[in-house]
Amino acid sequence: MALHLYDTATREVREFAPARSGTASMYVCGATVQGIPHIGHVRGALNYDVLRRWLVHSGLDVLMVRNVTDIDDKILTKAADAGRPWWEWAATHERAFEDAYTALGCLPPSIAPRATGHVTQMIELMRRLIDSGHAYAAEGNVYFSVTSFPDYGRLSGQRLDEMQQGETQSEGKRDPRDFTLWKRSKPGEPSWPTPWGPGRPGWHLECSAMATTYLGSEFDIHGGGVDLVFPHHENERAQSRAAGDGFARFWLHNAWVTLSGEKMSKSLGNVVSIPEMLRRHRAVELRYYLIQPHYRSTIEYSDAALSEAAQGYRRIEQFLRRVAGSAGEVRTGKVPMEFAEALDDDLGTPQAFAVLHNTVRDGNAALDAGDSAQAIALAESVRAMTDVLGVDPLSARWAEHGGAEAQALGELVHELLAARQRARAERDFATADTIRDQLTQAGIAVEDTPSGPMWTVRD
RNA sequence: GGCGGAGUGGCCGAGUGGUUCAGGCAAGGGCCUGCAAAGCCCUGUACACGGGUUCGAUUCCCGUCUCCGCCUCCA
Repeated sequence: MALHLYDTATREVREFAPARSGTASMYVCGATVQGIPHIGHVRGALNYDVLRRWLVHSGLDVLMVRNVTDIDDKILTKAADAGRPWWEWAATHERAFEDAYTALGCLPPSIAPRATGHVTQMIELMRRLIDSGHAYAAEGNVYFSVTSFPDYGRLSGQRLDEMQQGETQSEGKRDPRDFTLWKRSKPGEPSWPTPWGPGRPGWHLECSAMATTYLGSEFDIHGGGVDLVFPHHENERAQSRAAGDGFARFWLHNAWVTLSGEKMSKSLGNVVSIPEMLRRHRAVELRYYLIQPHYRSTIEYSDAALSEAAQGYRRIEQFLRRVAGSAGEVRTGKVPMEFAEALDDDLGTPQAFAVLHNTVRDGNAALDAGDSAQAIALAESVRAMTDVLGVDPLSARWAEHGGAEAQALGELVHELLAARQRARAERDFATADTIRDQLTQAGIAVEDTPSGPMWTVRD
């Protein structure tokens, strides 16, 4: 089965056929860098990272753009409140997002363009829209005329005549539902010169400009959170198609992470920030937790659920360590057909994880039965799957090869375990158990295996 | 008011017109172990509610209830 994806525009799962064979182009709406990233922000990034890895695995050359919105009302007001330059505020939080993405194992995008660096392209797009009668300048603002584009509302299923208000700002608007392409700057605000006066980008324009700059007038996938369907993506689609670009062929939208049943958002204050999460949990376990449910299903966040997911991850990790420790080197093999079919079916990560766990179970059974060849084969398959999901425990990214401290710890534990083995050999189990208890007390779990004791640091 | 999503066994979380079914976590029994741990095997009550279609519905249709999201900045 070829890859199929759910397209919001058509509301159905369709076969994914890239515009240019052999390549896949995707544009993901990144962050408005006004604050610290929370768990909801990275969920989307993680979903698209898995998709991207799967596309690469499927043999496609993937171009991925993830933008940075570095100019917007909130950035200006928050920076002003903090008494800092707006550009410093944006840069600081852009780094916070970058750090979060990196910590969670997201592959870097092909490019992470900033809105402020693409004003030239925005002006060009506005000119095309004005020339074709889809946009108009008024009092230093530039608006898109929604009634000029009959298809407006198609993506989100909104009907123009059913729409309630539009944006609040409306100086010179011909129709309250028209949206802002370009905002006239107020005194003291940052601005860029345009033929219609100095101002700054409206929110939607940048994505159209940057997506087509890097990916061409038509590209394969446009992703973002469900809240972007309207108005953001609706408006992007309208302005780009009105300007004559084919724009996105597939619109993907990931669901929320909720807390106590409610959307996580800064205005509600129910935010679980990533830096905070990473202090309390291993990044790979957080990643595992966030990519396991289907990307279009809401995740109701809870510490308990995260801990359970972590247990599941450790089971996989433990299996690979067991094999690597007793049967020999584990390379990255091939993914099972059922795994591929699961991901091909609209990125069915839940089913993919089921295949992964079944393989782990079979691998453990093979190990118990002393069938090393089979155990290694299954472990290599497990590595292939975890690699696609970005959670390979043996990868350089996640393998825990500590520095000097870890090395010192290793030596100490090694000594204690050797002493314990000597005691066991003499059937002095009291001493052996005392040593094990001491280690357990210190947070180190000891497990005896046919090939000797194994130890892990538990939290 | 318009558009959309959801309600599954102790918990998380898939899926399907029927018979064997996700998967994980937790629980109980067993095997293994010096004892453990890990692992493996076995076990359990599910599909919000009320109708309808059907030989048969958790799955299709209608209705009801509850929850959530979007329509204003938001992943």
